[in-house]
Amino acid sequence: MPYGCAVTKTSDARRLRPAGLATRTAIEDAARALFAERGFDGASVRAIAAEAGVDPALVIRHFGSKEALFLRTVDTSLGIGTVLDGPLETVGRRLVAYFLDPRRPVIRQRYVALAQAAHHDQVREEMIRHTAETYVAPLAPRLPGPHPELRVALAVAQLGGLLNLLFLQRDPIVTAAEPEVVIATYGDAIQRLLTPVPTDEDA
Amino acid sequence: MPYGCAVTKTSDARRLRPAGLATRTAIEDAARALFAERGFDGASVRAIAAEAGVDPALVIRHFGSKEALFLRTVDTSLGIGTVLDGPLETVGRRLVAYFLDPRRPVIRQRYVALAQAAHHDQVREEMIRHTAETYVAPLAPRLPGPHPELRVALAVAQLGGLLNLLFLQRDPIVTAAEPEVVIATYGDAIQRLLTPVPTDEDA
DNA sequence: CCGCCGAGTCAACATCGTTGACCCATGGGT
DNA sequence: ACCCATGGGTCAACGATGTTGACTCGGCGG
Repeated sequence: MPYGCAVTKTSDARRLRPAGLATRTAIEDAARALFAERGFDGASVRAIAAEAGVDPALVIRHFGSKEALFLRTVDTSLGIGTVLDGPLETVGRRLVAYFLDPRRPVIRQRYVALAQAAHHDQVREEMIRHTAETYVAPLAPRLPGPHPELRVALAVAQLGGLLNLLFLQRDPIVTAAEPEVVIATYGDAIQRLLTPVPTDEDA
Repeated sequence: MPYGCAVTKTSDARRLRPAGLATRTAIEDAARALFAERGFDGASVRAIAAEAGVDPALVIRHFGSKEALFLRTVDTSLGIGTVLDGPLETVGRRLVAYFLDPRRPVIRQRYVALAQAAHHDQVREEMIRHTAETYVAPLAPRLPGPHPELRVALAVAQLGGLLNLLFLQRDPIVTAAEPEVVIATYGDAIQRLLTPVPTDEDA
């Protein structure tokens, strides 16, 4: 059988849903799995196609490019979800604790994949958009003091720095440290960016 | 002239120095220029070789790999130099001010190239080594309080987060902000990680 | 019954980092 | 004087990458 729609001819999924959706989701599932497992660069289009049992060209045909497939597949939010909803005074520690939680190994995978893909323009723009939507928009209006948007952006930068050192660089000092100390120290540093404590200098 | 050592046969540089050193430095110069201009991924071995007027295979033959060439070529220190030498109480602001200085566009280029190359193992290890040597070693012994090494590592993480948002992500909020505000806000946040000010909680 | 269209496949392209075979000039040993 | 080992250098090729164009089916509306 050199051509044509191979084996899944009588598949029920093909009959019920609009044609091609089954393979589309198969590609998406394979992409999600391989991007998480091997990162953006490590997961080749050909490997994703093979995992989905599909021709590599079809992947591009459906999604336009590897970058677009990545954007449609990987959740850039890192599942922050409801962490920001609690009291403003402890959000710094809560954020660090969330990312340090060993029960969430997926976060590490997603961040590595995201960082590898970050120098593609569309991914970069999506990250900026995501930062604005997920962090700045809900947090900035609640902040006291001047330059609230800037301070949220800087807090996000600081958070990203920790993830960078922890997940990409895998710095031995931070990795070996007790999580509670990191949460307290770094969380408070972020916290002071959001709700600064008055010092003598401010008088 | 299909083979042999082409045109530079009578070049004095070839005669004076050990053979091959002239082309070696030519490759290094081309690599420095192209890595800075186009980043690690953007600068291909072939382009570097062409810029140096040399066969691509020779580049690998001399340096082993593109990664090794990068490590021997690009200064990973970002020229921190004497910034850490001044008084400990203002080192946070000084660090931020150093990286924000528009008179140092090279820093941006080097950081982008470094970040792109960071997921190669040797480069990653070099960055860890460099952090330990340039930041932790000179700074940690001067810090008061507990966990000095960890706190320096976290300060480096925080600094990296700013560079990330600024140079890679090119976040519009931070980019548009007045440098003095960023220096003061973020610099003080780093400062509090290094020389924390006592709060009520610590009583 | 015809033609169209979307799903799918195949082969190919350009580019990448890297490798092996080869060449040539030089220099030291005999 | 010869020889050959050595090392700088070139060339062609390998395998892998993302992506594209030509092609072929099956099913559907006219």
